[in-house]
Amino acid sequence: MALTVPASSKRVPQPSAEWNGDSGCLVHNLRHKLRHAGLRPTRQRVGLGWLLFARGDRHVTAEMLYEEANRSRVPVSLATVYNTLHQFKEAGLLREVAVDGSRTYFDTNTGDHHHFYIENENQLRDIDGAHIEVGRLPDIPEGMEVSRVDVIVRLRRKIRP
Amino acid sequence: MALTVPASSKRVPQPSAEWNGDSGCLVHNLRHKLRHAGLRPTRQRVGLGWLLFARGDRHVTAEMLYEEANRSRVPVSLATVYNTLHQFKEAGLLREVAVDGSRTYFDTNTGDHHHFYIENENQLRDIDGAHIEVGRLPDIPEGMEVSRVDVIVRLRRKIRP
DNA sequence: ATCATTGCAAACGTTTTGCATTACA
DNA sequence: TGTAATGCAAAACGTTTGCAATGAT
Repeated sequence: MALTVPASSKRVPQPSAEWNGDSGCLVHNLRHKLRHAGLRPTRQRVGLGWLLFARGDRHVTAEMLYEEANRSRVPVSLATVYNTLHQFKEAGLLREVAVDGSRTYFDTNTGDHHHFYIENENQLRDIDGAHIEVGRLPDIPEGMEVSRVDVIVRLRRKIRP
Repeated sequence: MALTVPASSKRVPQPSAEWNGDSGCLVHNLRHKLRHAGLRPTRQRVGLGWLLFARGDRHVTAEMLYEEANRSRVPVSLATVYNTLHQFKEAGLLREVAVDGSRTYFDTNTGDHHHFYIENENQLRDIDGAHIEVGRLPDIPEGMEVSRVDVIVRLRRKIRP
């Protein structure tokens, strides 16, 4: 801690205008959700949850969230960002999306939906589950069951618009 | 070179029974394909191509192919395996498949098809394009065009068979 | 006070790169 | 022979881990 926050004496409650950990119902819900998932609502988890869930559906990588946290004066280490993203995923608050072998994206939308992936821009966009339809599935191998069906519509910019 | 092959004097043509670079029509086709793609049919590229294309559809990672090459007495470095896989991909001989954030898979099947992905076993299996059907696509964003649609059916082993 | 959580730095596995050596055409 | 391709080792990259310090309950 004390990354960008001035080190102070002892137990000084956050006076910051950025996020005080207890101002809105979103934060209340989040703290509740975290407790329910067996996760202590610590400063870092609430801070990251606030960044993730307060502004609609998002697709973030660990690095992106880490930088955003730094900008937003949410003191957190990169290792904790990774840990937290995975804990949130286990808790069902996030979905992991694999579109590109190099980075891992996390999606705050955990509902029924799929993805556009803009190639060369590394950008993800949601496709509502109702706007796409996977007809006929193939036979599932013996002893297996479907965990999930992911559809990724890869897009590229048209050569001449 | 000379990784597992005994170092010899000069310009000894391969006496090996494993792959002599000019024995079958598959190799002929491959050499032709490579030339057509602007890739010199070097020993390593032909050797790797032979491993990749001579035994039906395959899903390999760089590491897997590297180890297989070593076992098959195709002397090649890991860096060259990576380079070659990407060159083959550019040439349209392979397709890159992103299912898991950590490793990159390459698929020798470049036709119309999708994939089963067996979670926890890191195993890929083809689904023929005719056995799956993506009905209704969503509206494509302005100025964009579809490069490809990937469907990944994630499977897990049933709890009780 | 206790124990989960955090931060740091170092380890990790995969992939890429720089450059001298090799080999195809 | 000239130039592309290769091998090696080292760097880069995203991610995970071990352990001492911290903080929530």
